[in-house]
Amino acid sequence: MSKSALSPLAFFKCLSEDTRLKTLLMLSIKEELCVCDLTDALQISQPKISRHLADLRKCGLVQDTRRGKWVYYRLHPTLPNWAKTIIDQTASNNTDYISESLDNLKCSSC
Amino acid sequence: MSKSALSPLAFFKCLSEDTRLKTLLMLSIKEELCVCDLTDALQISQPKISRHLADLRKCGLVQDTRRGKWVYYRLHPTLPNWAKTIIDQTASNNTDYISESLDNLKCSSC
DNA sequence: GCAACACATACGAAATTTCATATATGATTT
DNA sequence: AAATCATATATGAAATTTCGTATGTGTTGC
Repeated sequence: MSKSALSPLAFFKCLSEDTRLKTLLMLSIKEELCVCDLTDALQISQPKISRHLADLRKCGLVQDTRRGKWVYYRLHPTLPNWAKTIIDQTASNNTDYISESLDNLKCSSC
Repeated sequence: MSKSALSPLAFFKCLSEDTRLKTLLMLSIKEELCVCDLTDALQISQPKISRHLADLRKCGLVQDTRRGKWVYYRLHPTLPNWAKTIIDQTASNNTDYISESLDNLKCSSC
């Protein structure tokens, strides 16, 4: 059974919205973040980040893991290389775009 | 006077629509295409491609040059390296996505 | 069990994007 | 200069996306 391949169009649609893009770029740097980390970092409501995380999950860009009450997200380990590379390159070449969000992170685990 | 830098969000919004994405990927391979090449390749109306080309121009992703009756488009020579790299990598890793459009190209100049 | 916490989803309204159609502009040919 | 060709833009309607608010689900601790 083959998983449906990630289309470049679907991929870029995920990157075309501020919350989703910042989330992916932060995950490229931080490995793993829970939902409450993201509400802090991005200063947005919990339903808002949850809906965008659902979009990213449906496209296969992120993986979620529940540990106790918390759900942790990371870039999906089976992301195609070209997609992973794009996220990493964008993060390292646009540090200004996410620096404020990273500053807002107060989690000790990351 | 500094040109306004290309924000990653504006960049990915340009890549998040089928016509614009295919246009950019083809330009990564073909160097230069005129508007009528693109209507042939993508099988779409002239106003439709023109509107999307206007979007790409406004974001600074493409450069237009008039030669006689025709207007030729290419990736903008001053595109940031990270952006140029992303377009190239996407094109070379998703040949299926644009192969049909490339087949439709009947211009001898490209 | 029940209250509290972390997160997900449903719903309708508002904002944004896209498109078809009509029209305008700029260059060439006769 | 009038007709034609290639391309651009305007306009309003339709489709899609986003968001706030309310509510549902799963987990922990008492």
